[in-house]
Amino acid sequence: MRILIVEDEHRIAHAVKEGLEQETYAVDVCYDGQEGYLAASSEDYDLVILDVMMPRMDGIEVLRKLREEGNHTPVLLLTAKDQSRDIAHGLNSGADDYLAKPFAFEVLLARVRALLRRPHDVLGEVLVAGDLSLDSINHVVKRTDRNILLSGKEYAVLEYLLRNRGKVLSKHNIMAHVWDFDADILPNNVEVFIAYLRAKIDKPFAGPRLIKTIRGFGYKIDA
Amino acid sequence: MRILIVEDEHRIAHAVKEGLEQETYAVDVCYDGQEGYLAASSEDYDLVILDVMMPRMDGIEVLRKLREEGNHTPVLLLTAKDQSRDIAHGLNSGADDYLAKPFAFEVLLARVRALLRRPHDVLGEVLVAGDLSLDSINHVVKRTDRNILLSGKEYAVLEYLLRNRGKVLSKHNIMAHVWDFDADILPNNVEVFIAYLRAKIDKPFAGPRLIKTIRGFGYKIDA
DNA sequence: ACTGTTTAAGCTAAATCTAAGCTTCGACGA
DNA sequence: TCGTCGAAGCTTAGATTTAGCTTAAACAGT
Repeated sequence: MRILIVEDEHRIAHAVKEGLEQETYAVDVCYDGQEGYLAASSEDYDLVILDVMMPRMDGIEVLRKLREEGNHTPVLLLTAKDQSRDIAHGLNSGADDYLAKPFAFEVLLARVRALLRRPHDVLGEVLVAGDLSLDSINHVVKRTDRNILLSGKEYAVLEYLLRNRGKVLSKHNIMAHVWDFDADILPNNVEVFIAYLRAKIDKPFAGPRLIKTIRGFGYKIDA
Repeated sequence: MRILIVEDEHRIAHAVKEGLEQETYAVDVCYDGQEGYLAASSEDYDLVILDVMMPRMDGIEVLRKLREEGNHTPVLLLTAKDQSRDIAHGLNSGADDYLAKPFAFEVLLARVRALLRRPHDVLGEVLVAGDLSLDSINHVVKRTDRNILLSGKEYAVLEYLLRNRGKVLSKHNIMAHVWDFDADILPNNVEVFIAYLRAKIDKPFAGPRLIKTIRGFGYKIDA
């Protein structure tokens, strides 16, 4: 899951980036509205966190331009406390949720999770495919009730596959959503992680192989 | 845009109705699940806002029945705070989004807008000819509900035929559209792939042959 | 130095392409 | 109305190319 933060206060931007990366999200940061707008409209993010008060182009403006051009990426607005006018304005312009500053990281994280949860997802917080489950809050992966330890990237790839259960995802698509902007990655790297994942969640178990290869298109996970 | 609210707490139902009418939506209200189910299945709403806890028939039950009868109207669930089991249940039963009570009207409005704005083609662009279907998002090809595995080129040729359903396509036309510019291909190669496709989508099935040869002109697919 | 990530190379198996022989279609003359 | 013949299309087997898998080694961050 790839997230863009647009926030001019470096201290906040960094703290949030670090925290979200801890959670295995791929995070890019822009420090003003102009930059942020360009990044959001040219890359395919799963979520944009957007400050309202910013130099050059304010958050509402960025949001409005994105929505105008048909971009429906979920947007979480960060507003100054008690600026209820901003909030109303923002929600009217197509924001999906908002958060007043200052905020606790835990609260931000909860909102982020809620927004990344797509309607197609099975359970609120636990993604399931067959007898495999991934608890996206506690970062616990199990198959047939046996715990499985995954590294950060392994986890991120698996989560992305599960959030798009049933869909075929190309290597480039996976690269775009699991790695951040300045990662310069070969498609072969995705193959390697798929192999790691298979060694942990498929090979040791009796049931059907969950990660399927669709030659020429990519990979897919389903029950 | 026409919205149905199903909510047994009159106070909330009214407040939401007023608010949405302010926004120029047409709003109907039902005060229990039974009533709500009947209204939703007999009228053609653009969105249904559905409380989970209700007398006579709970929201999840209503939702499940609607989906069972093929009704895909977007549904926004209202759940009591922290009832994550309801949420999971609801999303499993086909809800498109949910909102925990209590909520700010602005937030509800944002969700409503998001659901009404949702592009409908997310449902997947599915090309159909007779009992054959090709889902171009999930790369799934089926005939009479049986899955069919195609290689990349086979898939590409079939997709091209289906996108031009009813038209006669010459071998040269197919070569030009399915193979890339510098591929140096003989018309015979198209014949070969047509044969592969027929072996997979026509021969094993009882129905009519879908891929027709128009001698001297090319090929055509139709129902 | 250890763990996790990335690159690189060799290997395997599947997809693609070619080419040759075979079948079918339909025009045309007997 | 046939039978014949050439052209168009079909089929098949093998040759070739390419995608994906595996493994190990290089590299990076802690």
